[in-house]
Amino acid sequence: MPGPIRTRFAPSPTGYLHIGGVRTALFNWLFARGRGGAFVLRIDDTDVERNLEEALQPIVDGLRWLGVDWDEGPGAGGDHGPYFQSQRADSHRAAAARLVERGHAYWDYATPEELAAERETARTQGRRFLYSRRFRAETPADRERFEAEGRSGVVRLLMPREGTCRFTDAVRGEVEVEWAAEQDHVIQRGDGSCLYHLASAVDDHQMAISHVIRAEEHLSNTPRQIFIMESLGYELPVFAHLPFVAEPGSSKKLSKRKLARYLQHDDFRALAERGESIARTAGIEVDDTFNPVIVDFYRKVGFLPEALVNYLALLGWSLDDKTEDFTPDELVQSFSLERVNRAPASLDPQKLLVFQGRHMAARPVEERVELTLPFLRLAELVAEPPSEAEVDRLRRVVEAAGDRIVVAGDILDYADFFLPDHELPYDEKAFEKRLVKPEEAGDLLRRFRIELGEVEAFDAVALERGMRAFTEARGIKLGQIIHAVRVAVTGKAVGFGMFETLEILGRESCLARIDRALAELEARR
RNA sequence: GUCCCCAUCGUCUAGCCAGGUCUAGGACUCCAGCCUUUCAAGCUGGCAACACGGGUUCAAAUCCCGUUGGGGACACCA
Repeated sequence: MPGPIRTRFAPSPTGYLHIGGVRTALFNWLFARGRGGAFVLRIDDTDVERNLEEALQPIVDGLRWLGVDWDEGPGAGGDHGPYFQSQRADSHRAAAARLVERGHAYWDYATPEELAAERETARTQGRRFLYSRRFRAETPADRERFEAEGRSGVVRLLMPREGTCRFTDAVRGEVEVEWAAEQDHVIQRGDGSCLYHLASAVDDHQMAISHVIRAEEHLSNTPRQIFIMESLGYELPVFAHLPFVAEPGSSKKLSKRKLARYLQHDDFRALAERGESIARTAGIEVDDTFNPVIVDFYRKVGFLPEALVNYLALLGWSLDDKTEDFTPDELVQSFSLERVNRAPASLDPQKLLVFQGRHMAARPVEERVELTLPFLRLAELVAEPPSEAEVDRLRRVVEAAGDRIVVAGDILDYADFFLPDHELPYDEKAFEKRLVKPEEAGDLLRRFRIELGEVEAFDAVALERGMRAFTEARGIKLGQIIHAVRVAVTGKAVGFGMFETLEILGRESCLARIDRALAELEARR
């Protein structure tokens, strides 16, 4: 298999980039990049595609976002174009004609009804259907005769009916299929347009693809493509069939019905809901492609592309028994087809989140600020453009939040730091439990508020010292005051360290918020 | 239905090709404990798998056969 390494990803323009599809693209890309080869993006569209532009955009955007860049294809040019299958129809037809000429394919004039009848007979007799070739035109005269009968012809492959097709798959090893298991597939329709298997074989050859790395669903299609390629005198590429990404559902079009089924998985639903919650507060549009099977979902809620890439690479591939963290560069260096798994792998949202968390935690604070800021802007929690003070506060919040911010959109969990004091919402349960129910809460909070107004340095260290002195003087436990203060200044029962919270908020906000909480408490009693 | 592919903890996987070092290793989840002002994190410990049945062999997760289960392909879809 001489010649330079060239791989390709050939999606249909469906309007979205599927997680399984992107894994296939990624493996092709990793393989090419690791071996100094080229990665080609070919669009397997058809003439009938409407709004090609619109259907292609999410795919292009998704790949770019992930850093899976292509050397040839839409937007990149290349010497092997055009890169849209619909524009290669002439080549396909020429190949079909050549196949007929060489006796590897034939014109056939059976009607759909006649074919259906043969299929039915085979089925009732419990045997495998193989077309009888009854309406095969062996000569131009035959064609004329059939056409005179008003029949229209298609071109079919003249598949061997004996012998075995053997090939070596780079991930599955030796594969054997009886030739007789293969149908005389149609390669050219009655209207002259060509079908996928022919088009794919021709395009792969003309684009000098050296390794066809694709999903397992194509394994059974390989013999017929080998037949086409060999009949045309093409050199065979190396085939590598990747195991399925066993996400809920198949690679087929996503339907509402299926989405509902995916969401029966607790982890899946949890991820989807987390994303929806982020989208809701950020005012991001949520349509039916906004779900964790679609790459765009991850971009929108603030995943790091390299985290997704890292996780996806490990879905069906591993380097050894322990290495899990890879940068894209490291993946390029270590990836090999030999270590691709044969069994299907399913997407584990929780583990994905763990990878995301690790990659996020590794980013310096400044970068995390930049990643999270857009969500604050979308949610209109900061001015446009954000003031220096706002960015500074964000920096402190990001630092304090630490690994609590897993995806960038998680910053919205801390919206209360950016809300005007008088708009702070209270978590009802927390307010009830920490302020209303404990009888002494109001009184303690009032007294603590006075100390807070007088504390000299409003920083975490001094504040902690102050509060401890406060509790010791009264012989109470820290827990008796701290929870009340937390609810008063953040509205919530949970958050990060109390004293850093107070410091970030600053004296003015803290006092205002405590006053407001006290007033609210008064009103309820 | 026919053909093809696949099968290690709940999940992702290492080990399988070159059988012994595997009372099967790692990671995620889960559980318990520690830490602790809440949450998250962290630390310690724990539960948990070679689908089943035969065979080959001194020895099988590893090799062979069968069974079962899962997936895919069998279109004038891609």
